[in-house]
This record gives sequence, structure tokens and C-alpha cells, in this order.
Amino acid sequence: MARIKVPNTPSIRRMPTYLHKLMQMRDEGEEFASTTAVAEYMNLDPIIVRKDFSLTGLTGMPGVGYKTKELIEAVRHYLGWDRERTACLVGAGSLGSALIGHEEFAEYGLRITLVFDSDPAKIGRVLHGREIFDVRKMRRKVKAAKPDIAVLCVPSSCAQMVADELVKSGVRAFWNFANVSLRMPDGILVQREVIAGGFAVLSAKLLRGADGKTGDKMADCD
Amino acid sequence: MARIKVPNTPSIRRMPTYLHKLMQMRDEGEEFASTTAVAEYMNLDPIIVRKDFSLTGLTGMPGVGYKTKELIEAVRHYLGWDRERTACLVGAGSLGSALIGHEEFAEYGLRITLVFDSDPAKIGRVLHGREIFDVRKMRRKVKAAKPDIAVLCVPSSCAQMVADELVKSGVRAFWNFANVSLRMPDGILVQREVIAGGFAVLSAKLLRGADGKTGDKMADCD
DNA sequence: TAGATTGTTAATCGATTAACAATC
DNA sequence: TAGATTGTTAATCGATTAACAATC
Repeated sequence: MARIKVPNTPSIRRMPTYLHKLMQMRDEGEEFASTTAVAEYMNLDPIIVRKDFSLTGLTGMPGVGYKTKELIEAVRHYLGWDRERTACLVGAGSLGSALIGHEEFAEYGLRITLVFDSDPAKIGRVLHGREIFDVRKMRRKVKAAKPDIAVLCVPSSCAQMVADELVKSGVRAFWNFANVSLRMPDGILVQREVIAGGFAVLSAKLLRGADGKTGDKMADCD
Repeated sequence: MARIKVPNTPSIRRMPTYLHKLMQMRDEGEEFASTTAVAEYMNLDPIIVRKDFSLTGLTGMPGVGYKTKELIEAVRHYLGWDRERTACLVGAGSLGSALIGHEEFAEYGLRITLVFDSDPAKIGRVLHGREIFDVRKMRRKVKAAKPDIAVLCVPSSCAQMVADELVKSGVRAFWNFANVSLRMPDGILVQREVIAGGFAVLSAKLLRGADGKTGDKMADCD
């Protein structure tokens, strides 16, 4: 009954931003990327970036930096983003729609292949190239397609019910944007996104943070 | 040039979920809330919750718990959510739309009063009761309304430009959903939301986490 | 060589967890 | 009283930061 913890969570959370910056550098033709450059972009201490890069196992070149392309691949591999993960998404409201339309996910190996909703006005319509299916067909279609992940964008009132149904259909990992903590059988992975969490941190910064008197920078990644 | 850190960031991030659960308990008529009950809901250790509650300064009753209503107020006050913050939102796409429609923000003291977009098809339309204004009118309107916060939901390619414009218009705090790290003058607060960060953690869980062999629970709040 | 940056070890800091007496 | 839970102090753990030799 012990609780599982993923080690290096803070580092893992920084990885996507590294990746984004590194891909940009690559596209601009930069053969090498130094921790100094990446750190400056993110308002971080270079030491943090160096430690994080070392997690990938890749080794850089003193005085120069890391080979940009190699580093990109190393970060991808570290996150498991070099393999494809299929996902179904439930709830094609504005949030669901935003996620489906987020092109960068494709680069991260996330492929949303199935979309469900219960709204008759939405069912049958096509969203970013995906047909929206009736949620009543969910069990059958999910059992057939066996997506790795389910992305929950349903109202919080029905999230638990939908999640239960998906577990019965064989889904073992959830990315939960609904505003509830799901109760799940052991062994099912859940990543909950609490959108208000970021606002809480911003509120704390407003309350206690930089008051304009100091000339300090604030890292924007926590 | 030292970097400012907000202390207790992990605790602060948990607060919105506490608040959500506590409000639910209050609505169900529960006069008292114990850390045990709240912790169980979130798959956390009760000690964590107790330490977090103590940050608010409120003191509970041994053997019973905390007065639910008092605790709600204490958490609100701790986050500064007992005062109203006005915000303008730029970019009325699906993500912006989702945020405007998120009713719970009102309970957290966040009032999105101004909405801007550059798309002629959107300008003039009404979204969740707010008229969408032409982004070219932004500077004038923001200078007049003086919102505390700007919520950025614009494409990453123009986020910096929009942010610069808003700083010139007097905005000093940003909630940035665009996929770029903004460069800002000292003293301007930025909270960046990296949506892919959660997916990175989920990917790591899939790669290294519970493989179904163990009967362990996984806290879903990191 | 001088300058920049890496990789690694050790020090510090802060968050989590454990232990337990106090209280309803 | 017995059971549950709080509040606090101390121990542990892990992440960040500092220091510095090694290398291009």
C-alpha cells in the first residue's frame, strides 16, 4: 500500500521545455547547445540544466556544449517520447478541442486516435480530422483500439463514471483534466492536471513575491 | 539578479484541491473536516495535509478535525483568494474559451473582465457573457481597466509581442499558456503553464512506474 | 593559451515523513 | 475511558546549489 513516487519529477517537468528550446535551436541550425543558453532562456541556473541533462545519460563536450540533435533524441528517449502512445479523448468541449488541436503532442509521441462525446450536437462532427463518436460506443471502440492512455476532459460530475467504464474497457493510464480526484484500482496510472494550481502559485507570487522594489528575476517554471 | 522563489510551492499547488474537497464537504453538511478524510481523497499521507493546513495558521480540534467553513476561509486567505483579482484574457481560441468558461475561477477570486482576439470572425461575438474585443483596442482598454493579471492564450509565435504590449499597458502579472518562455523586465511576474509537463510525468510513470505487479497506490497530484 | 563549459563530488536547503505527547 | 486526530519536534530524504578539476 506504499505510495509510488516517480523520482526526479521536477526535472521531468522541465524536460518538455528543454525539448522545445532545443528543437528551436536545431531548426535555427545550431549544431551545439550549451546549458548556459538553455538556462538563460528559462530563467534557470545552468547547474540545474546540467544536472537534468545528465539524467538522460548523454555526455557533452566541455567548452562547447551538447550536440543538439543527439540531445533532443536523448531527452525524447528519457521521457519515452521516442515511442508512440495512442490515446482516446473523452469530452470534446473547448478544453478537449484545445488538446486535440495541440500539434506539438504529435512530436511528443502522443497520438489521439479516438474522440468521444455525449452531446448529440457534436457526435458525428469532425474535429481536427477526428470524428467525434457517441460515448455509448466508447466501450466497444476502446476495447478494439486498445489506446495506451485516456485523456479525460469531461465535466467533473461524470469523470468517475467515465473513468470506471474506461478501466473496464482495458485502459490503464489516465490524463485527468476533470476537477476531481479519481478513485482507481491499484495499478492504474493517473496523472491529474489541476489547472487552478498554477493560478494558486501566481496568486502567492502576487501576495508574497516580487513587489517591484527588487530587481530580481523569477523562474517561471514551478 | 538572484532568483526569487516562492516558498512552499508544492503545498501551494495542493491548496486548490483541498479547497475543492472542503467546499464539497461543506455542501454535504460536514461541519468538521479531518486531514485523514482529505488525505484519503487525494491519495496522500495525512501528515502532508496536516503540515499544509498548518501553513494557513488555522488550528484544528484534536480528535475531531477542522471547522470546515473556517478552514475554507483560511485556505482562501492563505492564497489571497479572498480578494478579487481582475484579468484580461488574450486569445479566444478553444483554450481561452475553456478558461473563460471555467466557473470555479469565480470562486477563487479570478474575474476575467476583458477578452481580446485578432480574428475578425471572433471580434464582436460574445463568449460566456464577455464580448470579444479587437486586440488593436487592447492597449487603450487595458490602460483604462487596469487588470491585475493577463492570461495569455495566444499562439506561441506572437506571445512575446502581446506580452510586451501588455507590459507597456501596465500589466505586471502574467498567466502564460503559450508555449514559450517570455523575456520580461524585472519585477514582472510570470506563471507559465507547460501543459506537456503533466504528460511528461505520465510518460515517466508509464515507463518506470507501477507495472501492475505491485498493489501500490500512486498520488496523482505531482 | 584563455575562455567557456562539462562532469562530479560535496554542501546546503527545503520538503516529506516519523514519532509522540496533548486534547477532544 | 478508548479512539481519533491534532500540533510539534526531530529524522530522513531528495533536490538544488556550490566548488572545482578536466577538457575542448
